[in-house]
Amino acid sequence: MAQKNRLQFIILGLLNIESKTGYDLTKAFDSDIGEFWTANHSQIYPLLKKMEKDQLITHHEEQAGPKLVKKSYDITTAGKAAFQEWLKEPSEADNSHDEFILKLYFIDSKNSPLLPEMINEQKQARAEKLNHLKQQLKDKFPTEKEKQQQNGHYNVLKHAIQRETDYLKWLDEIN
Amino acid sequence: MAQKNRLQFIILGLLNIESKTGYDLTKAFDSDIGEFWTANHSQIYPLLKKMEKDQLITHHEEQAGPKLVKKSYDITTAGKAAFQEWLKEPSEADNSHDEFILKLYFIDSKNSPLLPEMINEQKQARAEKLNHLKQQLKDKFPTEKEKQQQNGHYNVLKHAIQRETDYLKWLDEIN
DNA sequence: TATTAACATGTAATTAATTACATGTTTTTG
DNA sequence: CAAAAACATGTAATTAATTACATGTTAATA
Repeated sequence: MAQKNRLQFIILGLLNIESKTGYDLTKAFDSDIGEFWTANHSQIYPLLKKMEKDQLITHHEEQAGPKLVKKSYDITTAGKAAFQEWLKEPSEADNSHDEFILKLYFIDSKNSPLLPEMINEQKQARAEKLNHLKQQLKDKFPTEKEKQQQNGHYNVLKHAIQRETDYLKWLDEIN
Repeated sequence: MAQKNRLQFIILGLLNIESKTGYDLTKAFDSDIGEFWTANHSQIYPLLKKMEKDQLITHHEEQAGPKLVKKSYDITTAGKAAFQEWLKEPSEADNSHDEFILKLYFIDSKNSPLLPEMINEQKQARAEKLNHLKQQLKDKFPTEKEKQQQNGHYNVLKHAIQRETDYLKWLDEIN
């Protein structure tokens, strides 16, 4: 997909919180942000170079061990401005590329022998996802304090939980 | 995105219904399928060539005017098998790339001056989408007959409507 | 009948994203 | 202390997708 380089803004958003290495950024997509966006380190490292060339970020080096030197990236004033600009722009809702929905579209008959198995598999996958999200909510937002401090993250998690819950409800209906 | 070539299976699914030209396929993404998947003609024509080379489809030419010759594509036995195979495989749920959610994640404070405008804009966009979907449902499924004949399409539309409805509900909650 | 819109089919250039290749350091654990 | 896991940083090859370029036909309409 040749998209609107949203990854760049995610990186700016993360660096806006605090200075991070390419590895730190990569890790972020394994946890928090990974819940709703994906990125590989092989995409992140080259993009960091490009963003630095574009003067949205800079980097400084840190001696992290006897031999290891870490590159830590910092957002620039221009980067902060670009990030704020992006926040203000209208958002596009990329139609979610849901493979199950796609398949379902092509199954015209209510009596297709494929349907029960497909629906069950999907129910299980979605239920697992829902459990995982609920666990995340427990782990990351144990008290009101966290909800206040990271209200965006909280809203996003709540949204994901609602989405999965509603998806499961719909799966029950078409059964 | 270097994905799992789902477009190929959409094309197979559409050709499995009936023979179509590249233009017909392109049009399908402006209406029905466009509700949940996108593709440009510049992606479709080269893919048709590749799929023909892979013997998933063939084509025949039709004299459509004094000068115009249309290329109509047909699914092969191998194509039908590949399509059925795909239907049976487990489905992956690509985390929907929703830009609004992404932005929200980075807004930590409930009192951010950006929030009200962002939420309103999103509410309006989603409400419009919902209206459009409801109209589609009316237009394409006026009676029980259509629901029986195209149950897959019906389910997918119902799902989209539920999704937008729930999304709007959630937007009200975070307001 | 001239113009415009829709039909119809491609290619080229660029950007985005995945998978695989490649290498080295540091910390943990058995 | 040896091995494994996690940390850390890149590049290369390939695939997917968008935007722009390019050309011609047919039907509708003014």
